[in-house]
Amino acid sequence: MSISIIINVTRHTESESMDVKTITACCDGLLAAPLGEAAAEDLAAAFKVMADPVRLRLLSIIAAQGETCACNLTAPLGKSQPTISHHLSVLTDAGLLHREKRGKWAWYSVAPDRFAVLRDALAGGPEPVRS
Amino acid sequence: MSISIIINVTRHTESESMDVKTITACCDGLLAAPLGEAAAEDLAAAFKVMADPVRLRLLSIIAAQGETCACNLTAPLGKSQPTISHHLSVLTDAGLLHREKRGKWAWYSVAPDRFAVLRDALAGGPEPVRS
DNA sequence: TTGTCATATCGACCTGGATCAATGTATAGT
DNA sequence: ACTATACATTGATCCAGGTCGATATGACAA
Repeated sequence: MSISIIINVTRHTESESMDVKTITACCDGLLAAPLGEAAAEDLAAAFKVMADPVRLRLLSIIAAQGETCACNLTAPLGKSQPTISHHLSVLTDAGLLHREKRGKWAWYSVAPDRFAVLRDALAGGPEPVRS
Repeated sequence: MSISIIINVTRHTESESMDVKTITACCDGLLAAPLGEAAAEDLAAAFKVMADPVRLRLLSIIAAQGETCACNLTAPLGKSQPTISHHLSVLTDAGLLHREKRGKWAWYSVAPDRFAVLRDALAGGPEPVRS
């Protein structure tokens, strides 16, 4: 449990308006140093992706089942097909899911390394247990 | 960097409508097992607290400075006093900040252990690097 | 008490985004 | 060609919540 990963810490460079809103590292931990305005908005956008129960359930279901067809995701959440499709797009754009289209089906799988960026942001800063 | 903490994993019990929306653990990691509807909403609410650039900057500033007077937080963020007060209340209600009123001033400090709950949610699940 | 300062709360406005019906775009089968 | 299926996109509605001015509360000073 609680294994650290930390890959692809892309420290968002000059990339103007990065087209897709992929989640990237923005800082050395939320609690380590004051965030600038831009860094704060990047991080907030990343958390915003996680701040929806439907998206969290989609992630958890796909993670548990491995590569999953979108056709198996509409029913269990009790939402319409466009709504599920929308959330899957948000997660894919953020880099948290990988989409592969095969025939008329779309297969989704989780891209676990992206979560490290968020975990990193929550880490660092003053250690609470100073022995 | 990246120190794990994991205290107070209060696995939300039967507590009916827990009055304050304190962030509590809801599950063994987002990616470990499918989330139920209630667990997903709890986790989403927790992430929602983090999904605002002003709140992130408040957290990072207070973490960097240690205990901080609210009077020093209005100016640097360029927001009105009611707005800052609102965000400080959201963070305090979530258990991420601790408020102590001394005289007419309010002193805020971060409660780092609460972040472990969010870090936990991001952890677990299928390890991406299966050596 | 009266006044001032620090902060919280109220009320209202307004934007972002979740949602769905309808439609569009592929792909596969006949 | 036509039809059906799977998924994405469009457009519209609606609500949560960020924001601020105004006001309330509470603490200290004169």
